[in-house]
Amino acid sequence: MPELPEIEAIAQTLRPLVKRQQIPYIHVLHPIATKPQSPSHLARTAEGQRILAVKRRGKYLYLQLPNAIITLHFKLDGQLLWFSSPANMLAVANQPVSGVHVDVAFELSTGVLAFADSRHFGRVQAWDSEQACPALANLGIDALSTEFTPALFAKLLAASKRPIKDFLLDQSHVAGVGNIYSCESFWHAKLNPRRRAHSLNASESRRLHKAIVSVLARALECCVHPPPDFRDADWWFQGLENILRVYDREGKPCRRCRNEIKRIAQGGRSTYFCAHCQR
DNA sequence: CGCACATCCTGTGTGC
DNA sequence: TGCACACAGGATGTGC
Repeated sequence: MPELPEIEAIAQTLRPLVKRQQIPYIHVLHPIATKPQSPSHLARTAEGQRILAVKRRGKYLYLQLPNAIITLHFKLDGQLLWFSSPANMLAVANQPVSGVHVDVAFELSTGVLAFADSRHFGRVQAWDSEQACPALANLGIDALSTEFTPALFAKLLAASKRPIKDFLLDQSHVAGVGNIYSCESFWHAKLNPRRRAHSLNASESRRLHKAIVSVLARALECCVHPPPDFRDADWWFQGLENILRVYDREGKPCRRCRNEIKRIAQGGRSTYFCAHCQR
């Protein structure tokens, strides 16, 4: 489910929990989570290695090891959980009643870090380096990085003829913005999501850049207050619905002009917008 | 190359 | 209450 702010909050919370720790053993309870890699490739690469850093780029979270990285992608439903011991993890993992679908678990000296995903869309994979991971290599500029400037954004927009919604969801231009926060950004910038990227003038592209940055920053604030509690199997970010202005409001009045919010399909995803004040 | 579409899975909410 | 159906915050591969 998460987009950039949620992943960033997870990274910040995870950092002190795992940094400098060794990984004695990795459990792959659902081999689908490493596909198309084999579970043994993940285990061979990471077991016995030390976690030097927890990093994030776009919606990817990854663990930096001395000579490799472990990427975690949460897709729609992935989440991290923390267990006090392997026995504790195995006792609740994948029991019909508990409903906790642990796909992969990293044993550490202070506890067990688990990647859980009921739908099994998420992936935990091992690579020799960032460059060796195709998904990371193809990622565009991170939306929260200082290099994501209005000037660079204008240049990227000018090079694309696609609707701005499709453009923003394509992670090879700007990385980290997903369906929800793209809709929110267009609403704040008063731009119709069907507009072609190269049709935005200088002031419109500045408006959209500012909207993206502020929407993500606001969501991140919300995601770290309070921060995630990986020990609670049912944890998830609270209060995010309250900051949304247009997402999932089909048929309801626009919070700016009271006209009805529309839902249309773009690139196979739902787009919510106000056709009256977003032009 | 750009683009539309199907696909990977399971859970939840809605309407009948 | 039971059931069918739509839909889900993502990325990738396919065919045109």
